[in-house]
Amino acid sequence: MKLSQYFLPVLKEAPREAEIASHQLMLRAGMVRQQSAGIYSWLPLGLNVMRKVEQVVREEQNRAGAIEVLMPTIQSADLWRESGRYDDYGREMLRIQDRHERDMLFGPTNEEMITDIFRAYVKSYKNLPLNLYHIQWKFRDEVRPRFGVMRGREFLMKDAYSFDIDEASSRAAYYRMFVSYLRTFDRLGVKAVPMRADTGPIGGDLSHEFLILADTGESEVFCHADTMKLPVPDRTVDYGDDALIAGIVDDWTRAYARTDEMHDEALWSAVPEGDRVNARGIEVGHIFHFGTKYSQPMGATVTGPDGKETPVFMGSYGIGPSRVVAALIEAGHDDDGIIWPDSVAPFDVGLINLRVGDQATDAACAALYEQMANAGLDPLYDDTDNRAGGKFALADLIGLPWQLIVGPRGLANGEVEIKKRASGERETLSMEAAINRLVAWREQVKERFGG
RNA sequence: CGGGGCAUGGCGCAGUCUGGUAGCGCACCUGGUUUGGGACCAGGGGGUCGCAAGUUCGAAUCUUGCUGCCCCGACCA
Repeated sequence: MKLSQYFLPVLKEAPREAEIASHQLMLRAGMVRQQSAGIYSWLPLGLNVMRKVEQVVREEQNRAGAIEVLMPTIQSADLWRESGRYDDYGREMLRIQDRHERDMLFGPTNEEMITDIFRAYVKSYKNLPLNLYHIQWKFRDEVRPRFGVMRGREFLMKDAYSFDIDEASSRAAYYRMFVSYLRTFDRLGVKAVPMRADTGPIGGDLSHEFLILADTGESEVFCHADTMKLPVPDRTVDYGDDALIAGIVDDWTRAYARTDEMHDEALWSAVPEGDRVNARGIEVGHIFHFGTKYSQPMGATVTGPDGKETPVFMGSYGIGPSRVVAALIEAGHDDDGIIWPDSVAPFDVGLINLRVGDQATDAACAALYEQMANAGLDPLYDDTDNRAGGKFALADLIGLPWQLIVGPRGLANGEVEIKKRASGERETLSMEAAINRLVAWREQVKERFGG
């Protein structure tokens, strides 16, 4: 992409309403625009990152055996009356009426709707296990939206729903999602720690939150240092092996790890002092096992091998890609701007032409741009006639992993400069060596984080 | 939902106390000189000061009501 043809409305100063780093940087980098309290438009750069986050989530859901569908944002109140949640959900649910004065709502979640789909088609245990998910906008009319897209009223959520014939296989489904979340956040380049959690209005008896540790997190977390050091299973993990998956979950849940709402001082004091990690975290994922809470009232039953009809056992599993984008920034930025994880950076490299209009420099940049594209790299070419300082500042702000800096001075020796955004390291080398370096990096990223 | 605060051009702000021609920086447009970490000179465009009512000869400024937004707390992907 050429910057001169892109839409990247950056701001030199952060709007006053933005308090935390991620919110300020998302506004400064032209990623989002607030339209109303807790409601945002996603501009090209922000959308680019969110799509990449979505894609990682999607790939890991698919790998774990979940199947993608797409349910609507607008739901009928009748479904929610069946589960009893129409009255329970309270003012967080945005209620609307259509022209026929039918009660509708903007979905805050989809347990009722997916249960309705399930009961309409699935009648036999032979079709289980089943896990359906979608990635769709949700609306929760938060009392106090804040921190930009971190806690918006409208937000994108991946929500998966598992259906099983009995408690044991339902737990196995829960564990598969647990492991899939470990892999998902690992690929997103962050450490997200699973913690015992409250089940809240979703209900149920087993629940974990996944939290990215960051100073501006909204939850206080308490966990054993060992939990931070556990290895994340690689892409070859066999989701068909229930014992293996349960073993991984066992490893990850053995040590103490809870948020403040589930915190237990007695258990905590048993953790050796040197191993206690007390930090703040951002909730980016939440999984629930709730058995027959919805299937029972809504009549979602299947016939078992014994010929008896039983309510199906369910769980639900959420990740908020829009919030993840903000959380990644909270976890990765410095005074100059954002530092994206390699796996979701909006572009691989910023190609910086220091002297637009200079024939040799323009020609070198054009050649590099083409070579990168041919090599499967995704560059953002700053071909504007801004001055060098402005271009460097922009590149640092939007946080691309690499900057490839091309100017007449280096070009006189046939050289360009390459800078790693995260470390600030720079190196001067030939054009060919620079491209090779980037291609090698790309391969590494694929190997480490790729699908 | 309780408490606090803000609203003046795209962004950041001054002006409000003490009523009298709406201003500054950045950004934007034109011309010129520049060009390796946010250039300089000259010229230019853009705001019925959140909305409504009131007080007044006169309101960004005073009064009342409303709306929007932000922050702190209790709740949530």
